[in-house]
Amino acid sequence: MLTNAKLVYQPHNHERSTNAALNRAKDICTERNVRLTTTRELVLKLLWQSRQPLGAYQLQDQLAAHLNKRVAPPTVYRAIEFLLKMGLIHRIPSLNAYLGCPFPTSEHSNLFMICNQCGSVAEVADNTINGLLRSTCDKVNFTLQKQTLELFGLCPQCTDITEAPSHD
Amino acid sequence: MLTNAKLVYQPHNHERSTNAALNRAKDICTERNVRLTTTRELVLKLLWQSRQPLGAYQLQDQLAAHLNKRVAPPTVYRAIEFLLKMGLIHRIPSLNAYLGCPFPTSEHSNLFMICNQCGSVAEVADNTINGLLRSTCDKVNFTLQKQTLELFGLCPQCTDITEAPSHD
DNA sequence: TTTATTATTGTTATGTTATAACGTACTATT
DNA sequence: AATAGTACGTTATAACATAACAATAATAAA
Repeated sequence: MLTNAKLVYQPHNHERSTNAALNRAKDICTERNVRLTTTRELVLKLLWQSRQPLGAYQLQDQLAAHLNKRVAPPTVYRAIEFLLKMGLIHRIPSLNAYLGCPFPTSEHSNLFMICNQCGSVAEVADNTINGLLRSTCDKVNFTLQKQTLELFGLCPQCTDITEAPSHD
Repeated sequence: MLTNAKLVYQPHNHERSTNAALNRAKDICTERNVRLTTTRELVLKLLWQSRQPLGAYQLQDQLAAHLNKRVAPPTVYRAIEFLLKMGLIHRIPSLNAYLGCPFPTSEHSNLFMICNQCGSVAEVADNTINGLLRSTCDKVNFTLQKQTLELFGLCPQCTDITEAPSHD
């Protein structure tokens, strides 16, 4: 099982993991001969810096603030489209929001654990789950091409807070 | 494994299954002491009659046509909200669309097989999958509350058509 | 039955997310 | 420098969803 749950759910050097992700992204783009332009890189950075997924219009605001100029929606959506295509970010359909992918070059489950309380999202890739979904599809002759699995609930911290007895 | 795949993927009496679903809905609402009003019932019926999920504004158009009067978005969304709450329909987040639930009173996986070609959607409920997801959540101390699993690919028919050799 | 209460619907306006279309500027190669 | 291809700027609008308040209908209580 591949997951960034530990990282998401525990204190860590956020700037460091952000930088690591950005460097990885640069390498990937270089290797593929595509351009990680200023806008694209900044969008990716903003997504990594955030502890929750960001919507396109949140990105627009932050982008405008950083660039000190007006930024129109298509600019944001183009960067998003590029980053999605490169597998560097994910879209969470039920949130209409985007977040950095922690393992862009690995086999994916596209399985997200979304905290209803704090909004954190951890990603999991698991071959057992993938296998089971695939065999389920086989049973009904459905040809699986891609998937998005969204799990909603409470992250460990929010679980503890919620279930903790009141002080006495 | 509980699924309506057979029904979705094979020729069948669509009107009959629609009526069955509507009758079930009536029973459920009666039992719960809630009102399946004309609008609500019509929205449910329209969703069942359609072979693909419908968006809110498609429903608005069809509703207006059936009622011979202007229908505003809130009317549609209220009916949708009610039907969702009663578990009689589902929302497919990545399509922004809604569809009738084939087994409204059963334990759910909220697992949908969405055909990229013809737009059909089959639903599956499977305890093995639910169990595996739950245990995956347990591993990282995530408290699972609800889920949406969207599988994209090709339904049996579209798989056959796509993979069929060209005529010679 | 009349009144009070609640649930439902009507209506207008607006918020939010996403894309179409077309023109301009940048980048790399010749 | 000319050219081709890629990326970006700009305006407008499409598509999805909800807020707020008024009017009406159904139900329960007096």
